[in-house]
Amino acid sequence: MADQSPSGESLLFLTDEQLRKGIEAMFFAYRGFTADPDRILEGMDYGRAHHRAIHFIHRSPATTVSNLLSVLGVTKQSLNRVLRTLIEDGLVEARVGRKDKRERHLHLTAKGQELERALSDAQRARMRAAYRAAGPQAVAGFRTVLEAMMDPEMRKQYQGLKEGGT
Amino acid sequence: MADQSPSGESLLFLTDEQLRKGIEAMFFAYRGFTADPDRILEGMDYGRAHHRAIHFIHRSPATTVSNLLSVLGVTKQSLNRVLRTLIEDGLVEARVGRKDKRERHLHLTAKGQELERALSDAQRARMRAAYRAAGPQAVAGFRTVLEAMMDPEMRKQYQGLKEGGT
DNA sequence: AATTTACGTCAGCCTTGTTGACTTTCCAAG
DNA sequence: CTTGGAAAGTCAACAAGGCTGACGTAAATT
Repeated sequence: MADQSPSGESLLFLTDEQLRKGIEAMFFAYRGFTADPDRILEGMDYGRAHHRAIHFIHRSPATTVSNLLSVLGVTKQSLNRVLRTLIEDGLVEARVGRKDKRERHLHLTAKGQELERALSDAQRARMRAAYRAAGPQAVAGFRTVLEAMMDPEMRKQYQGLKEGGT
Repeated sequence: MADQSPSGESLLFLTDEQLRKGIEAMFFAYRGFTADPDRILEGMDYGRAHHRAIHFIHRSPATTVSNLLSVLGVTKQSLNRVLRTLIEDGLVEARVGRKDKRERHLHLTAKGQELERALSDAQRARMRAAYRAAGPQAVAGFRTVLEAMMDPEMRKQYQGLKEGGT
């Protein structure tokens, strides 16, 4: 599945020029990708870091600080700064673990869900437009290439979040 | 071309769940995308901002500061800080324009080309591996979706750089 | 009882972005 | 030839969000 060498000409998609185009596509697309949430967040006291925290708490409720740490790939101190303001502002709730009381299980409050909604609505709108314009086949390819581009550990995070529960 | 509504089920790729997967794929993949150059740059006095400047000077030699400014989407002051160190360190040369002497035309020195080579080799290696694993069709879809995701202005930059010369 | 784990926090630093104000150079239009 | 404005550079101050190092505390584990 990964190694069919058909003729020789179909390897043209591996030229340096094609790779460079892909690199720049990533650069410019990522700017678009973050533009809408950034616009919403500017003015509030929050930034991209808060968005990321909110996103992953939303998608994995009751996640622990450690979990979040490894998903986001930042230091405890960096995350803590963000998390503290979100908790103080009443967007996130940190519940002491029942089984292991050292752990903090993170949840979005109603207010937190509200902001999450606004942010992800904006981001999804752009994504949806792009998906629709490109079509299902292109989308499948898009996901395939991105997944292949991840570090193995990140790929585990990405896939694991699919059905991974608590 | 953009609006063929076949049955109803093929719209499943536009569900919120699919969009969320795409969003997270972008997040995790972008980390991988920047990981290798970042590793090279750490230890040197340079960062991602220097990499970006070097990349676009390499691909559009003799570009002006203004051009670079609009491609990178940062302020003059931000870019200038980066550019100054690159010039001081002899990686970039700023030639006064012949026609318009206010302009500075930017070029990589031999030393600059060397670093550019190291950085883009690393980044291309990952890209190539991902492309090869995914196959040409997936790559086409990848590029299509990314392009659709860009802001119109960025898309112009992206496409314009294809054949756009001096 | 000792150690490890999970979390929080203080302090300080770096990169890279921002705004605002100002200067120099120089093209082009009056 | 003068002047307006564009292009470029620079200084200062600030903020977000990374980082390291050191330390503290509570709870689980050994």
